[in-house]
Amino acid sequence: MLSFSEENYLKTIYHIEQFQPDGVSTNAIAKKIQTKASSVTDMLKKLAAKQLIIYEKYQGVQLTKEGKKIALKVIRRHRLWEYFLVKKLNYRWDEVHEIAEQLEHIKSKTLIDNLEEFLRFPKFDPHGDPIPDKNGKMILTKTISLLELKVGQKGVLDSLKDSSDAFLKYLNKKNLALRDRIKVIDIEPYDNSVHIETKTHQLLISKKVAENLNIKV
Amino acid sequence: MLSFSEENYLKTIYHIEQFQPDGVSTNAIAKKIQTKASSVTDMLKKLAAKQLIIYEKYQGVQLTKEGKKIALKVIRRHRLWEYFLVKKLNYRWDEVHEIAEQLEHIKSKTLIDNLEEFLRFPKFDPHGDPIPDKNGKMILTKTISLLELKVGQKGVLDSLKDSSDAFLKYLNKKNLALRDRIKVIDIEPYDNSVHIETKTHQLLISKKVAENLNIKV
DNA sequence: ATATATTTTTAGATAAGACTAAAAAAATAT
DNA sequence: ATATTTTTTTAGTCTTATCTAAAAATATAT
Ligand SMILES: [Mn+2]
Ligand SMILES: [Mn+2]
Ligand SMILES: [Mn+2]
Ligand SMILES: [Mn+2]
Repeated sequence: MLSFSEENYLKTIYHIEQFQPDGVSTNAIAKKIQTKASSVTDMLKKLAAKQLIIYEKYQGVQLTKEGKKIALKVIRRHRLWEYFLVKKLNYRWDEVHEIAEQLEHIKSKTLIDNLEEFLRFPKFDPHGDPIPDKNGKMILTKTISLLELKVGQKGVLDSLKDSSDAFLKYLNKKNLALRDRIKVIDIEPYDNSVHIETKTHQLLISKKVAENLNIKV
Repeated sequence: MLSFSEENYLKTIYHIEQFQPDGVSTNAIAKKIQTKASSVTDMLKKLAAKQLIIYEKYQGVQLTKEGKKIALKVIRRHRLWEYFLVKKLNYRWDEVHEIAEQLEHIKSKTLIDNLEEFLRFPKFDPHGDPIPDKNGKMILTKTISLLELKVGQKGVLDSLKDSSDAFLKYLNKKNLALRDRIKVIDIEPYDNSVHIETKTHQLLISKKVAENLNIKV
């Protein structure tokens, strides 16, 4: 049985691996998990001893098949609980992450499958991220960043690159939600800001924000 | 913020205090929490330093007002989660305790009140135990053990003195459930076993079992 | 009242997971 | 090619929650 901490490391390595497929660095993990590099090194040794990652000094790490399986289990639990909190307990999407961070570590052979059934097998969490099924399979949607759209092009807001509460609150304020249809009205070449239009309103968006919006075209 | 372990100690002390109002012994705690007496002593010092218990060497402990408040919070969380597991995820009453032992430690200002509302403010958990409200208030039902009933007397199975999974499974097997109307047919003076009748069947019950059935007359 | 048994506490050790400071390795810049 | 900077690891410390073994206090029995 893995500890909370071990599960968090595996999950974090999985997330970073999506962008850094050939070797996740100690520092990258430390930054995401909000700890010191030396603490990360200690844990990497432990996970390597358990054959959950491949670790060679100074070389960065990769999840083994078993490590990836556990990471996906934790992510599955996290996203199903987030869905529960939003759909059943009426939380907003910017309120659930921290609670799910705790709930994702509850240990039970049956709990998460029963929860999934109760929720009627949702395929996406409140932030548009796919929920892995019992076997770790999930729906991967092809998206591009809003920054890559040309003037006049349309698309649908599918998910987010940054799901921090701060960014979610920003989107609340600007009245932007998942599945909103977005059209690019204009792009300012000086600072790459984007002028967009939704069904209900027009909006000016900075490069930084545009970068974090995943669009299905 | 208290640790899992501290919360468990407070909850356990509260439970024992119901039967031992003037001082809970180190050994009693150790037995319930499945740990060594020396470990208990260490924790008692810590809880006393935090003013959650009154502790004097060799004298046993009592919860302070604040300690009791926290204990009731943990019990509230435990019982609401148990209710959720049975009513929403279709668990049996003998399957939920261990999962609730984990869920009861999830920290959030709002979670448990939202869960309570979602469940429509249940007043009793699946084992007949009262669920404390936001302020720690709960419905206390006057019951006596089945052992105290006379031949011919009737009553309703209200709750259990022992809610271990083993005992719950025994009751499943014998087709005895909460709120069953029970009549005492005969009492065997030799071993204090009790012959009872419910709406559907008759049953012979040992002294030990009878002792653990709380009856509302 | 005294011996014996039981309970509780103390002392010292261990494991997990974090930290700081310093050393070693790797990456980058001149 | 060498110096400098950055990254990573090591060594040693700390905290929390355990444990065992031994000492001290209390309870029980004769
Ligand atoms: Mn999240
Ligand atoms: Mn999410
Ligand atoms: Mn329980
Ligand atoms: Mn219960």
